[in-house]
Amino acid sequence: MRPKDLDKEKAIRTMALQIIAEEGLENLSMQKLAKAANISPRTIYIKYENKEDLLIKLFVEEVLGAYEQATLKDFRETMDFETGVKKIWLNLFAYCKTNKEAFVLMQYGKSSPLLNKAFQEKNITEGQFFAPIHRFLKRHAKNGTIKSFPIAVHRALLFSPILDLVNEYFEHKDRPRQIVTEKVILECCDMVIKGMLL
Amino acid sequence: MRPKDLDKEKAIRTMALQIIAEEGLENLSMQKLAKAANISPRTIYIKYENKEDLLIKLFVEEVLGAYEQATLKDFRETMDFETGVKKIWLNLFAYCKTNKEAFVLMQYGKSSPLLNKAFQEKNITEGQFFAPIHRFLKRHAKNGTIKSFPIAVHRALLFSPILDLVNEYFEHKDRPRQIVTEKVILECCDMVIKGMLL
DNA sequence: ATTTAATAAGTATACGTTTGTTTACTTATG
DNA sequence: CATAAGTAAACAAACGTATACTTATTAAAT
Repeated sequence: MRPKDLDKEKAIRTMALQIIAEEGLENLSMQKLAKAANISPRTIYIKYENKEDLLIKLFVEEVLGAYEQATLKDFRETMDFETGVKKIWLNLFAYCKTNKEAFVLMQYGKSSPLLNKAFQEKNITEGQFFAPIHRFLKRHAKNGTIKSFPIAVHRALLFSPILDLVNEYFEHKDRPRQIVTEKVILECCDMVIKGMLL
Repeated sequence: MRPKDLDKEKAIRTMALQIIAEEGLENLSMQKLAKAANISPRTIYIKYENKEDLLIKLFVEEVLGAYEQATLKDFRETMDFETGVKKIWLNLFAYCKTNKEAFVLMQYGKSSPLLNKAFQEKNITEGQFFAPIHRFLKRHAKNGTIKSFPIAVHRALLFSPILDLVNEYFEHKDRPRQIVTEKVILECCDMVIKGMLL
């Protein structure tokens, strides 16, 4: 039996992410992907059931996991509030800067109905994506370090600004001056922390 | 000469926004739109050059303007920082709550390459979308009420949390309990303001 | 006051492409 | 040589858009 060519599997994933990052999710077609990965369309269907299956697996297996791991690098849920939040912000910034494809697909996960559904399900059934951060927030709310809120509210306050800043970073990437530097990130992080501390 | 049927023009815009809000931008096709609006596909092309033209006009003329107007209702750039920010947050929440279609299309404006381009151009060439807010922020930075930053950074800190909360509001709309209430919005707004004030 | 001519609005349908996916076949390896 | 991996080509369906025709209205001509 002929063995699977792992390079081809890899090429499918790499090119799919690249096309999404460069041309948008709406401009990714199976035939375009096959051509970009230098394979026959049929080959994609050996590994993936259909386009939806490809996108969801790409999102959940390829991006969500790596994204989570990068975010939590050297993060301990026992950290004090300021240290923990700063660690997360800097991790996110460092990872996204060098992994635009992952960042872009994560952003699509919020708006695209298909990926959103996948994200919700993954989040509910496994209930452990970013679990350390959830416990970190719960503990600090209990301790009285910060005000108690549903996790989604904490997430909006803590993460939406840094993700917006990363987006701004990419929009300024090919402009003369970059306005989103690590210094700016840290100053913004300080403000968010200051606002949340009781 | 046969006069234009304004009801049909209206139906095109209404149904387009509805389809985008309910099924996503990627699921809007010209033929589906024509069927939904109960007209012939050709009729869309009387008013709009092509699909891109339709989407951009829908975004810029129909949504951006109304969205801006709603956000700035009773807002004065001479307001003190806390009053001004709270006014904007409450305006945004009230408007989005009852105009999901506009909110959804605004969100697509950030990720969809096509709409993003339109937004950038509109923002640069006209340079006046949300101009009162920009002047409001500039003044308070000059006064020393808040730290001075590029406008994009202020925007990330001030607006991304409220938009994320609105998103969360819609995700909880058909669940047993709504976690994003006006009370929560105001408490979050307080935290953001507290963080930004010097 | 009625008819008519001109014309843009509108419809039904079909065009050529591109879409996601499949069929029929070939290739490489245990 | 059995078999799954892989290819080239083609499938029906859906896409954005154009064609050929009909309809409703206005303004000029009767």
